[in-house]
Amino acid sequence: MDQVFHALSDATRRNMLNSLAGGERTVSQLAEPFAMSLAAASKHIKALEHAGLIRREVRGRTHVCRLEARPLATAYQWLAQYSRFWNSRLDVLEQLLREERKTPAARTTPAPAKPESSKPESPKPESSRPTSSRPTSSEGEDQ
Amino acid sequence: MDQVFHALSDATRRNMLNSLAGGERTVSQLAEPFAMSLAAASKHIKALEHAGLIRREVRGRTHVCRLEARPLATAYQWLAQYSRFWNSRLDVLEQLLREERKTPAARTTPAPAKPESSKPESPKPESSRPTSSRPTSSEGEDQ
DNA sequence: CTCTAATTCAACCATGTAGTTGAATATAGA
DNA sequence: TCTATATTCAACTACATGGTTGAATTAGAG
Repeated sequence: MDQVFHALSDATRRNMLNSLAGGERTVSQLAEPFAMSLAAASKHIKALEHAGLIRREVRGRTHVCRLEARPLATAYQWLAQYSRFWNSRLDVLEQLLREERKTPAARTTPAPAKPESSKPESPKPESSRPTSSRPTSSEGEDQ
Repeated sequence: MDQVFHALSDATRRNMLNSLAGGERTVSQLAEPFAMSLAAASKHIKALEHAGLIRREVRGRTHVCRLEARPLATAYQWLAQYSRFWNSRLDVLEQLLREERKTPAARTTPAPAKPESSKPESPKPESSRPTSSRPTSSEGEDQ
């Protein structure tokens, strides 16, 4: 897990994964978009491999890499633990409730000039589905 | 994003987030489970803060930390890009198909697969629903 | 005001990371 | 066989990380 998140913490490596999502790539193909030596790219690839995120097949003199997504699923599931903190619009409300528990009185008076007046709808916190928000561009560069 | 994944790449910090999922924690409370100096724990906390994963409120002489989940959602969504590689039982089949496309003949003969387009492209975001992800225990240790 | 608790700061050390360059290895192809 | 291509290896530099210790800062409490 450490290895996986560490591998993901570098934009070069994330871009390489993006590239691999489009199919198999050789080392030089993976390295081509980046302004660095092949040796440097090779190290990045090794980091990805070490994290179990890619698999390498040596075909003659070229090394063909392919995405190995399972560790990403593990990371994804780890993050899903926290989905209740963002995937209902209740995050703010939940916060309020947490404070409420410590301060049982008050809060009954309307319009307390507080931020948000969100409707407490469908209290289904679970499901861990990615929020309807946009798929984070993912185009070309990776912010 | 670099910061977020980097913050997540350390088990100490992941455990701290786990702790924060249970509510607000002071610096010493966060540090307590770990066999390291307070100064070291403080640095970890600063890393989490720098990644935007926690918010700190100074209450008197204690610093109270709370989880800030939005960046986790971003990371989650980034990973969701790749869900198509694991969240159908088709991952293996998909794999086979990819090879099939290059080897229109029979899969029985060891054919010389040709590499495909060399331009890195981004994956299709697709549905990005978690397979059946259960919130990975979250008990005590973090594998 | 003084003592103590909560936390950071500064300096330091060992190790890891990301990059470089140049040489080594191995294979495809003329 | 000779040569060009694909890739790694080794050595080196610069800087980040994760940890230490001891002193500094700030605020609650007597």
